[in-house]
Amino acid sequence: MVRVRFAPSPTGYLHIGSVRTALFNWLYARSQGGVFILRIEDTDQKRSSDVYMEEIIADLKWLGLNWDEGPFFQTKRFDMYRSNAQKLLEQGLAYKDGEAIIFKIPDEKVKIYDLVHGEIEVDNTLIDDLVLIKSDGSPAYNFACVIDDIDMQITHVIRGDDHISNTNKQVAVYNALGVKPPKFAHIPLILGPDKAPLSKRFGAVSITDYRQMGYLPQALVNYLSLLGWAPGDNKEFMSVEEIVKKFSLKRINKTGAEFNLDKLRWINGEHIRKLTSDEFAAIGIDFIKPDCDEKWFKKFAALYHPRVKTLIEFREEFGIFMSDEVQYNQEAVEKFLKKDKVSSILSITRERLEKLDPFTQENIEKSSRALIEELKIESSDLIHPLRVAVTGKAVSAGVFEVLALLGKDKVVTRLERVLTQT
RNA sequence: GGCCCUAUCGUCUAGCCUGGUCUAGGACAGGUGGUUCUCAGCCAUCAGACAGGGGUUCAAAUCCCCUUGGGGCUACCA
Repeated sequence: MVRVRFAPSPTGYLHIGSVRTALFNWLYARSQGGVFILRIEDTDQKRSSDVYMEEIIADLKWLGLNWDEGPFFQTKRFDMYRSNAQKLLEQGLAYKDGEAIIFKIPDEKVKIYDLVHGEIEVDNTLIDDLVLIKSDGSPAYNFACVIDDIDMQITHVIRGDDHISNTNKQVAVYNALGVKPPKFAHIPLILGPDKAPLSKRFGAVSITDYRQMGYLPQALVNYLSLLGWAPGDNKEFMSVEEIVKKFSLKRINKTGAEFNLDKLRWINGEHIRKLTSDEFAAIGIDFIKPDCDEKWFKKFAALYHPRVKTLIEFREEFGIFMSDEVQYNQEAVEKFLKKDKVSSILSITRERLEKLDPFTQENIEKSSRALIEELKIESSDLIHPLRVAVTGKAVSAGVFEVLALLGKDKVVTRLERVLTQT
């Protein structure tokens, strides 16, 4: 039975790098029918905080990385660390230095086997002895980690590359304790645009931030799964179930991967489009918390469902529909409104639209097309200025649909305002 | 400094283990053309990489060595 764990320290928000580690552990557990354990490594009581801990838990839940056991807290397990250290002390494998207990790492060359990197050979004569228990009685990381992994019967330790050089120390502790070490898989780090590991960067963006930026959890999971792993079949847009099905430690690669927002955005758009219109509307309501008629909102959602890539973009479009003050994009105004015949065209359009009843997409289009014929102009001569006048932007969904959804009052008011200002 | 990890398009990657099928494949981003009005989408199309040098071999992106670049560890942080 595969047993893996994710062991964050609540000394900061969950960032992309640690989430990816959690994800790979979770994927491995789920793909193997194993157990995923959550362990909170809160031994650094000065830097740990409940606020971070709660957010970590909330983020994991939001992403759908559900755990089977835990959360366990290291601060509640100090007795176990101390008694194990005491045992090593009695066996002469560790020694005291003041109040601290130090493990004597045997002078020997050791080979560790890593599922991602293969065999790694290290010379333990080169490294210092290892603190097991600090002077204040709390356990040091490399010891608490080993004791917990033994106690929780962890079979595979999947963690970041940066722990490779801890592995030989930890293996030495396993040996002293007479316990067979688990298998190790060290996964590559995620890098920022400056190629520095995200986990070490000050101000690394947290998962909560991505949530607020309008990314879907399944999109984040999908994108993150592609950093340091590939299914090998050229298929990148996948559901979480597909990823679980295809995941294998064997296909994890060794090099750090740069986090690329463009691709996340693309994959998020794909996941948004995969949603049914009801699902999308529900997510939109949850994200925007709109103060408007639900039926209307559903129509609006259906209109923008195919063309937004993040929920923030969706919310911006919503703002354009709802607000009384239209924000005019200067470039769009210059290009489409500051032209010779524009104000006369818009003025006639306004009159015609005002008389339309009912104010439906069909009627709007029919009337506009007729006007285009009448004035002997290109359809774009009317459509583009109309769009800019009403939405403030050169880009929107189909202009007739937009008008119908906005409603006659708003359309006419906005046209009038533009006409008096130019 | 010492030790360890690592190196394919701008980015994520396939291929590397088991050398020939690789004039190196896909995706994102970018360019161009097409598509009811823009955008998105879709379709077509273009551009773009085996870090460098030695070896091994009939044959190397693939195996070995060196150099260079990047990263990690070297805490009574985790």
